[in-house]
Amino acid sequence: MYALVDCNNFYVSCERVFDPSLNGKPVVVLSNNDGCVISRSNEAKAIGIPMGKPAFELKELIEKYNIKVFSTNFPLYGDMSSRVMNILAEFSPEIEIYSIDEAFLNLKGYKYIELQDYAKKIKDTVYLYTGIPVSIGIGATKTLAKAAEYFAKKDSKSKGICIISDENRKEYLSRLPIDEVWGIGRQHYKMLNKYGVKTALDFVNLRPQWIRNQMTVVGSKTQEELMGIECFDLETSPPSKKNICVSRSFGNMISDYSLLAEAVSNFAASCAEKLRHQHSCASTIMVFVITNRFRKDLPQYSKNVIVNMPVATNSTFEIIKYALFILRNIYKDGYQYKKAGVIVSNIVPDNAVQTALFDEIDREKQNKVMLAMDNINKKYGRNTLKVAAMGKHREWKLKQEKLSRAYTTKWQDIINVKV
DNA sequence: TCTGGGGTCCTAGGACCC
DNA sequence: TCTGGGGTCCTAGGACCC
Repeated sequence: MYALVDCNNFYVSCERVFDPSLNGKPVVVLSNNDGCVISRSNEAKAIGIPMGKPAFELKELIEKYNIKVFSTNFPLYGDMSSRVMNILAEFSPEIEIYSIDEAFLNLKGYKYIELQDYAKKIKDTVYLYTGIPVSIGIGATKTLAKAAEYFAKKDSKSKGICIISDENRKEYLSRLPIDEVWGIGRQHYKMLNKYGVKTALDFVNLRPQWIRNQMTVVGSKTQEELMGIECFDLETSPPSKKNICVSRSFGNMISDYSLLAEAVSNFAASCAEKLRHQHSCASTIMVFVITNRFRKDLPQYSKNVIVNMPVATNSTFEIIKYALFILRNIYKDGYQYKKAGVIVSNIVPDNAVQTALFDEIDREKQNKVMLAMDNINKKYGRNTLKVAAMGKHREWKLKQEKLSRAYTTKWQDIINVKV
């Protein structure tokens, strides 16, 4: 059996841990640039605030119900996440960290009756040690665990834990809306709806060949998983990324080339860092720029260019160099840019890089410089040492007007408790 | 005024090989 | 009238996830 442990309203819960006055009140957390709602407390959901709604459209509701609003605080959420994951790892020899707020645990060998108690112990321990509430779904496959998690969250009488067994599986599937099934997205939902498929049980009862034809092998796997046949293994160590993308919308639009170049240099440097972190090199780089598509009154422009580099690299110097080369070619004067990004791909392990006959770079030396830079930045903080092209103005920075403190990752921000 | 960021997998079709 | 058989690699586009 697999358990899916999912943190409830994770970002909001992180904010509440350090500010208990938020308990019982409607709270939302916004995306970068204070753009859209990406996390809601139950009270905010009850008011009817939808996921992904732009914040400025909610101004009235926010005032009317005195909703507490936060900018996204990733250092805090990332740190709280790793605390939760460390605790979960104590409860199973095999864990897959599926996202910042979810993990699958392998619970092989437990009986149903023990599972209930064990899940409760997991839930209580995570709450006791971190203050984060979780829900737990348990099933014979990852898809069934996901389904169980839906009921753990939805049924108040489940108290945050739901186990789908062979005996009760059909009953649960008959109550699971088809669009809540893991792997069924908007398009397939529309298509299935047209054929009268409303629940997960309806889906399970479809002819396998029909599903294969309409939804490819992906749909077939989902069907089998819902029947209790395992198609997706636990991924205990995350595979290396095949693409790495760093992109941001700007707080204010940028028309000045030098500012845009600074931003792109920072994104490129971040890509290089991520490559080194997973011990990879990339040989393809793409840079894109785009104006504000919502501003119909302004001239629109978007462009991306891909360059294949002669030798796969993870050097900040080289990746910035190529990124700026592309930017010079795609930048056009007279536009107000809203977003830019860098994507590296064709990723290979750093110990399996195909060298080039006419390569003029002393790669051994370059690697040592990068290693030294990473070590300094690790010890003294991010961007303590950086490439000049990255600048220091950060005028392209994000809008974050409602940012909470970095309670767990910054000495100055540690919380004071008066007893 | 204001609208997020980062990924994966699968397939069809074209280009190519013998 | 009729025109082989068996492959690989790459890419764009669509679907999905958080």
